Amino acid sequence: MRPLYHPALEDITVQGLLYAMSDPIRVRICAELAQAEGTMNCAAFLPNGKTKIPKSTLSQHFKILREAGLIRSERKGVELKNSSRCPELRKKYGPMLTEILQAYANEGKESKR
Amino acid sequence: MRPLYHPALEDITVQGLLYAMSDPIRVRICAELAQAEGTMNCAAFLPNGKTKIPKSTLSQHFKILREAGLIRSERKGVELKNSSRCPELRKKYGPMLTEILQAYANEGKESKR
DNA sequence: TCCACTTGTTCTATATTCCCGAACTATTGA
DNA sequence: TCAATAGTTCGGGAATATAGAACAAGTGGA
Repeated sequence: MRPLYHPALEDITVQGLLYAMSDPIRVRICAELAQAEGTMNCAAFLPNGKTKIPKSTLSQHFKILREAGLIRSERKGVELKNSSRCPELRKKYGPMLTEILQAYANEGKESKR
Repeated sequence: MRPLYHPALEDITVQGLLYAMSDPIRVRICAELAQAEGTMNCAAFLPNGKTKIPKSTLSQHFKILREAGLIRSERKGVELKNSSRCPELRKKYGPMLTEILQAYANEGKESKR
């Protein structure tokens, strides 16, 4: 198993961030982690009732989020502790990420009405 | 030639917007149009010196931007008048788009240093 | 120590999407 | 009517995404 790559703050690109966030599964992961204020393992997103996402697919999504710079993952025994890099990113990009997550959140609310 | 489809403001999704903006060519188009305050035809992006983009590719990019809701295109004789929908989008999403375009613009500046 | 179990990654095949040249449509102006 | 211009559509090869299967690595109990 190769080590987990995390880009330095200055190597993160807007393009990478937006691409990573242009997928509903990834943005959900991103939003949950940003709210969590702590860490979550990957499997936490698997048995979410409604959507059965194969774990190989999930693994890819986490990799994309990680390499885009949106999340940080540390191996802790057999599992992965994922945390949001949004606080760092806010220093570089200001309220951009917050606005995007907010927009997604509002959209979710509307569709439930 | 089928008519140009433009989503209504309420049918525009964050996912569609972010996907459309996760491509360097499209975001450049988007940024130029947003700044232009007027309209531009597609061909204006073709002979931009450095990058030679085939027009079939450009046509696809404009279509994606249009169907994501980022731009509006009207046939005017043989050409297309493209304009930014950012003002409308700001009403729906607040400063999100502005923040994203700003972030791209800053990135451009940094890379030139 | 051995082994079953859990979490996540890698491999591989299929499916989907993207890119770009070529052919095409539609409009204008000579 | 015909050539020129601006975009679109089509088709095939390249790149990407998805998901099942095999694998790797750590944990804990017998």
